Amino acid sequence: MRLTQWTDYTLRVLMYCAANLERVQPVTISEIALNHGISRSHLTKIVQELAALSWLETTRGRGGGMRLLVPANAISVGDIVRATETDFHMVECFEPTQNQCRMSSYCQLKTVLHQATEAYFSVLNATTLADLVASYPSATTDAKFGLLQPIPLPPSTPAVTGP
Amino acid sequence: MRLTQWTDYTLRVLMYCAANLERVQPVTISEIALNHGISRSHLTKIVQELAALSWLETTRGRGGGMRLLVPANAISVGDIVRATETDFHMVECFEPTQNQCRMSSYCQLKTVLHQATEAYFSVLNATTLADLVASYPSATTDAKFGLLQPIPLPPSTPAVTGP
DNA sequence: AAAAACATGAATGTTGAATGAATCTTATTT
DNA sequence: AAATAAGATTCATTCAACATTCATGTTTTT
Repeated sequence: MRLTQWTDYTLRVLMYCAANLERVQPVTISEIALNHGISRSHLTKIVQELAALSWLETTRGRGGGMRLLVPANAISVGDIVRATETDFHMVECFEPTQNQCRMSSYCQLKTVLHQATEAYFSVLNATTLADLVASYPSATTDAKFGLLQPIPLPPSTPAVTGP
Repeated sequence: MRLTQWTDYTLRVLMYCAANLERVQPVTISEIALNHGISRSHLTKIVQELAALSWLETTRGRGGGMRLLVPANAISVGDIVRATETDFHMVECFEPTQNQCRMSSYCQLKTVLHQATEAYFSVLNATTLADLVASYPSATTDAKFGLLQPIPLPPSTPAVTGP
């Protein structure tokens, strides 16, 4: 049982934005890509999804980038995970259309798994984006994750090919 | 976020066995395969895993089959899911060896997802195999899922090719 | 010997996630 | 106007995990 990398990256983008609210220059895709070693194209799609959800606002052109549109304490981790994961169909009988299981009328499995999933989300719902980044090293005027040398790079970081 | 079909089928096998404890003839792989429309070969591997876990005992040869080795109220759904799913690595930073995320020292994400997963399992741990099959139609002397015509087949069930 | 059952491993199929490349559009700066 | 920096879009490809099937065993009972 895993979440997709897509969800992982989505969380990182939002956290990155939330941690850099005070910055004048908006956060760019390339910047996050560089910081996390993710490809631009891939991140682009994630940023687009977030823009479509109206959680981010993007602006093109020089000086452009992205900005959080909603207060960081108004988005819960549950909201994010629900938006990015395609489904939570634990077993066949979760999808009535495809359910072939002939025990489903009797058995309690679906109920239990539903309750468990709810319990999972009730934890995630209780934590907001703001909580996630609350304990970040404070550097209020500078970028918390600076523009190109934000956090000391680990020794063996593969060099990202620049222009 | 899904469980694998493997887990689904594992649960069904155990439930099937638990629901047929009183039977003299042990439950066979073919019988379950027929009832659920799963291939024998596939089910075989699942039964094997369960035998390796000492939850089932299998006997070969004519009149053979499988039998639950443990009381149905001694196995929780959590036990089963834990045994069949390969991992619960929600995001990259769950695997310290592969973690490249440079925020992981600050961020609270891992903690939250761990707690959520625990909450998920605490629900599953509270339900046993016995609970799952408790409300099955009672037919104590006959097989609850009879040998070849156990539950009325839905109208359009594709005929299983028999000998 | 035949039949009924489980055992094992190899080979193949399927699916969806992940990635990468190329190109287009928009906006700013010079 | 040209160059540049940004996001937007499309398409194809790769890859891994899961799922399935096939072929061939071994064991036990009748």
